[in-house]
Amino acid sequence: MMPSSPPTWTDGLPDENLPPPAGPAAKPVRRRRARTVGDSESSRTRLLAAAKEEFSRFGLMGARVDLIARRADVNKQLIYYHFGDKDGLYAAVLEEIYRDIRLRERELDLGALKPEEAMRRLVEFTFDYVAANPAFVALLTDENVHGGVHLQNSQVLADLRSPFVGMIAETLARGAEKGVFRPGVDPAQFYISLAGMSFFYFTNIHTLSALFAKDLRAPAALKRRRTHILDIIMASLRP
Amino acid sequence: MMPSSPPTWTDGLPDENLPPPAGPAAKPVRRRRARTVGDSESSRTRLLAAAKEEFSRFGLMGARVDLIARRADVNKQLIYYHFGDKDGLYAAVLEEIYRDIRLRERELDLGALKPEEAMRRLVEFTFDYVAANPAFVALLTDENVHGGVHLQNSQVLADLRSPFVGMIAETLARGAEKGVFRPGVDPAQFYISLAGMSFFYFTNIHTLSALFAKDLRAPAALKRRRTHILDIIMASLRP
Amino acid sequence: MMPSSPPTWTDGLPDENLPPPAGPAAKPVRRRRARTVGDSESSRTRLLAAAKEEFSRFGLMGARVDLIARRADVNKQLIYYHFGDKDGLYAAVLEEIYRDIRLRERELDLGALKPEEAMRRLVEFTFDYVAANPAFVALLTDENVHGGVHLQNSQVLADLRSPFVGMIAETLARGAEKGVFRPGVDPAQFYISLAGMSFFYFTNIHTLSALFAKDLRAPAALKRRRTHILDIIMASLRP
Amino acid sequence: MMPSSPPTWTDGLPDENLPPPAGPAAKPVRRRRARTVGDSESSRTRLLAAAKEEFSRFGLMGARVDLIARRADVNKQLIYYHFGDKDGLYAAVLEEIYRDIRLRERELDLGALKPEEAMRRLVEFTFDYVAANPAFVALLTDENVHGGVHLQNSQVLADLRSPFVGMIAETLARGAEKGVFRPGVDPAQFYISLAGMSFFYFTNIHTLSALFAKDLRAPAALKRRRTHILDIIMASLRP
DNA sequence: AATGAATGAGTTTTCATTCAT
DNA sequence: TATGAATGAAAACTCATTCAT
Repeated sequence: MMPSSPPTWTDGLPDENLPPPAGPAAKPVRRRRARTVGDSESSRTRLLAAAKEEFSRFGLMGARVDLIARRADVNKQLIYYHFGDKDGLYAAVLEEIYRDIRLRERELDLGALKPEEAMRRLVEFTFDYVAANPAFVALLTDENVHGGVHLQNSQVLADLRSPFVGMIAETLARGAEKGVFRPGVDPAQFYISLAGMSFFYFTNIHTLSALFAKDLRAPAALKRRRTHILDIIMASLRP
Repeated sequence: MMPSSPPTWTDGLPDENLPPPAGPAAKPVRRRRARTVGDSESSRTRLLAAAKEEFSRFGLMGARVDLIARRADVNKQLIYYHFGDKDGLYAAVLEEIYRDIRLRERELDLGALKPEEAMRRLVEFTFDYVAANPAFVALLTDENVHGGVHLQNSQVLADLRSPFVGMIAETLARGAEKGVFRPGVDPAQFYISLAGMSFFYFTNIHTLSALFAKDLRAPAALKRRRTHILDIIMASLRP
Repeated sequence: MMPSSPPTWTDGLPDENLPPPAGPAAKPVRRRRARTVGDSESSRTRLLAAAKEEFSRFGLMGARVDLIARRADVNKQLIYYHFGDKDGLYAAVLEEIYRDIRLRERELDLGALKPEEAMRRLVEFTFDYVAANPAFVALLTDENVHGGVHLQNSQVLADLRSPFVGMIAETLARGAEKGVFRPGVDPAQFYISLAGMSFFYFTNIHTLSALFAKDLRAPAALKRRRTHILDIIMASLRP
Repeated sequence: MMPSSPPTWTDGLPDENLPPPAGPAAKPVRRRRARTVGDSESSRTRLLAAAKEEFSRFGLMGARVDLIARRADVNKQLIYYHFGDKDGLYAAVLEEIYRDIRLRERELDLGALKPEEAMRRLVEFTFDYVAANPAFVALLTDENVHGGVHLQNSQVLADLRSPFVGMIAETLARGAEKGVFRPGVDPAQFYISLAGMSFFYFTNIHTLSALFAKDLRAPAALKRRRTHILDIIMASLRP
């Protein structure tokens, strides 16, 4: 799994710790082959991680196959061996991303909570996941730029009908029944609003930072945003 | 609507009715599609329009200088003449869309309206503008992918501090004072939420459509979204 | 007729029912198409058959080692194990087809026939063999494109001096002696003409079909060609 | 294991006067730019000539875009500018080849000749053209390997219905009428036979040379072949 | 005899940009 | 202001071949 660090907009430094280019200049030492052979699965995995990083930073078009391979420290052609082409790799990354969030969603255990508590957890989960996984946000946005074609052909789409909206629906229903939430809120629309309030903050953080002349990536700003979303969501649900 | 010529390597354009390629057509007569009459618009203007379309569809990296020129039906070199380079053109497009939305925002005349009415108009304006200007949404998002650098270097940044947040602030204050809105709502955060609920719907329309197995671009879906946003915003502001 | 799997990067094969790619299928189970029963044939044999097909279709340069292995349903590396390299495989295929035609030629039993009958049989054999073995024609032509080097280095060259020209010579001589054929026909030249009239029809069948706006592969067209060759050959031999 | 070099019959010199490779080794002198600028047409023409040479030697698959550009002494990318891609260039070469032979065919002035003379001229023309234009033969054969697709999409196909078969038909008819040729000879089949006898000699010259253990490219051998064809054709037409 | 993974050296193609007029 | 031709650098992708087991 990609560690903590991989900010999208955290800025386009050339890059940190990539191995030196393969070009004819870098001939000498045979560094590499440190990895024990028969590393098959590991190559694939490392490739996916590297691709996730590069694609989330630069998008499908902007990412470079060469750099992905270098970052994964594997031969470039292995990408074609394992994934067919750049788009295949991109699709694989998207699938993995989706698999991860679906996993996390399932861990949410709302059944035992009161509606208000459950809703709070849903909101927090959404914001926190988005905040912690800039690659997720970036990739999803980029995939939409490309018309969502990579996910359409993916069998992950089957799993796609995430439990999340279901959880929202149930929570809204329980709250309405119990009289703590106003009734008639459409769960799907509510989901889009919820996600939108978090996503937009991060996808547009640069122009928003400029607009408000402050760094929205600062911890204090993040905390403030989180509180606001919670606030507005709960307020909107009052009976 | 590809013209006469037999299917050649110029096929597969991602678009509708673009003029023939700039490279020498296989051989025949150099029939350039007669620019439709009454098109006194300068090639600069046409370039901007074409660039707006292409950049909004494919992003800065994905858009092709060639296609932009073709769409504008001008020589590719003119892009360099007028805008220096691809990034210059991109920046020019961004400035233009900003100029446009600022213009529209100024036309909002909220002073005479009751707070509730004013707020309703703000919400509707946001959604409607975004819905009517997909290029605006796409470009703004894409610019953020690139760290917002094109706007930073732009002199439009001066205008950037849009009146919109001010209008929101004022409306919220008037409403709170009058007792029709709950107090303590941060206008900046509120703006982000408002915009996010509209933006996210459009930037992520493909994956959302897949998620809900529904075409969210359908007029009925749009109407529904608009209503929902209005609904949730107003509900959240109740005292 | 690609198998189950969804359309991926493995599509677009130039052929019918090839087994799935050698690279790791996107992910699922490694179902290798069960080799049809009764296939005690060694993988070497299957490789030769597959290579013959691919080389005859695409030529030495155009054929792909990968596809050959796939068609033979064996691991690509086996090609190198058995034949050294691509050229070695190509040479082996050439030897095999030569072996085959030499075999058939020897089965022609012309001794007992009258010269006219013998000649008729020679002509028919040539056309029929060529018609029935498109790979033979294609491979021979392709080998000539490459300067005939693979056959030169082959030990089959020893057998090369086929009995066929001898048969022609003898038949012409017998006919001339008997007064049914005009004398002075050079057997070697005659052989080339005979073969040429059949070969050319098949090697150039596409452009010829276009030229005559007719599908020359149709059974009726084939029959017609066969008759014509017989006709013209016999006519040319009249005393 | 590719031997020396794969010449058709033109013979396998590595190559004559190609400019040195563009690789980083060859940096220094800026030789070139000797050509006056605005050489547009000349570039295209030179590209076609170079392509004709390379494609005829190595076929569509075997020819290298790089070498073609180098031989033409133009920037490689100009190929893409002018012809779209490798296939486009190949198609253009084919068209030119066809244009040439059509031109020559039209120059044949058979009207004034007696049928026997006219037929003789047709036969000689065919052999001589094929003998003098190895590239024509090679390209036509190679195009057939690829299914004739490049010519199918070409508008030259319109001109394709060459006058040649018509000339044959007319000559045969005149001869039959006059009683010097036997009647009932199908012109189309006759054309194929005629061409086949010349083509096959050249396309298969290597294996044939091996078969007969003599160099069929030797002038004497060519002359002999020419005479034989004339001989057999005329003999076959006797009433 | 057989396999899946891996690789280096090409090869076509793309693309922003510049030239010369 | 406008154009057609040309270009260098880099990009994705191909392909025969080898590795390690």
